[in-house]
Amino acid sequence: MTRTAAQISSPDLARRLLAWYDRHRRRLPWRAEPGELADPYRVWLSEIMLQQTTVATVGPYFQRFTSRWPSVKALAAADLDEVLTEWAGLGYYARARNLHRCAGVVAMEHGGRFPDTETGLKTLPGVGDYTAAAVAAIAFGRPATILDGNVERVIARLRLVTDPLPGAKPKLKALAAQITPTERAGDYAQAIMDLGATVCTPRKPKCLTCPWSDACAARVEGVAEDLPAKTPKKAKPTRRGTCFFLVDADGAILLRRRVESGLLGGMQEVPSSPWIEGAETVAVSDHAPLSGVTWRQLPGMVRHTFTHFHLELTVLAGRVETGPQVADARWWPVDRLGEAALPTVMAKVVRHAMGHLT
DNA sequence: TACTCGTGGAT
DNA sequence: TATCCAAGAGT
Repeated sequence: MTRTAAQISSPDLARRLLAWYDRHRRRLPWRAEPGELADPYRVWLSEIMLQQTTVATVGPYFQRFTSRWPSVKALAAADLDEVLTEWAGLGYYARARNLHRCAGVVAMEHGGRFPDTETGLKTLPGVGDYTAAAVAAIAFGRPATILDGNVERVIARLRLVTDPLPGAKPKLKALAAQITPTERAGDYAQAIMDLGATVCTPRKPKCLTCPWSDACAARVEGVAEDLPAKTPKKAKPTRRGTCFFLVDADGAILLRRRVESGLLGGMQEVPSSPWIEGAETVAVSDHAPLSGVTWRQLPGMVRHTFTHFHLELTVLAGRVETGPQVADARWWPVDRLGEAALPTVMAKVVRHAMGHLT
């Protein structure tokens, strides 16, 4: 005899999940009270920050952003460099650049109000399929179908979708749409993500407490933990480069603004050579920000891993009397580095260098 | 479609 | 230590 998952209607699945959510709902800074709609600005801001980023990491950033810029108009009036400074450490810096652009569009072209439909939201910079659906549902009550990593996992298991991601996305979205209710759309969207985050987890799913357990085809087959399938990832190559840590007589450090596109775009860096795969050493004279400086190689190196490559940075240190003008660069007092848009890899370089200079 | 684009925590 | 993963978007 073959065991099969129980046939449960879509409305019943949605009802069960909402009942589960009412009992287990987490209180998060950007969430409204049950059944109510949240402030679109806060929903949008949180969704951008939460892209590929954990709730725990986002928390303090969200608090600082909303405290400093309480509305989309306030954010639109800020300088990009201020936004990048507040975003420093959160990663994926194109999100911050698009966030600022998007605030400008909403303020200037929409009178400070976010579009209230999925298609309208999707026209905004940095707002893709997922975020448009999430804001439409959570801020405006639209019955949009969200498809994030959590939903992909929940639906792949519930419906036993064994096709690998990302190719399986259209099928998963269609299956998810069959269950999406028209009522309490925002609560449902957050409920299904919470289910994936706390019950239908990547490893060791807690099927015994899952409101969809009896309907889950993967659980019946004993393969829940193996889904969703994913296409294998490429191995990360290693790139190497050299950073030039320059200090003047007042203890100020030379930082340079990176070009406003690509990796760490618009962020500050300790002046560095290009990062090259397979490179061993870099000729100092080719990339030093200033000539006539005696460079001393610091012991050890700074290691950092990005999404698609490992990085090994050699750090050279030098001193000058009074900080001279250097193109595209600024002298930063050490006690004011908090005002610099320093990505984590460069914060590591500064820490490494300071540790060897004292 | 496949690649680029950060970071920190869990395993 | 190595790998995976987290409320993805842009090109």
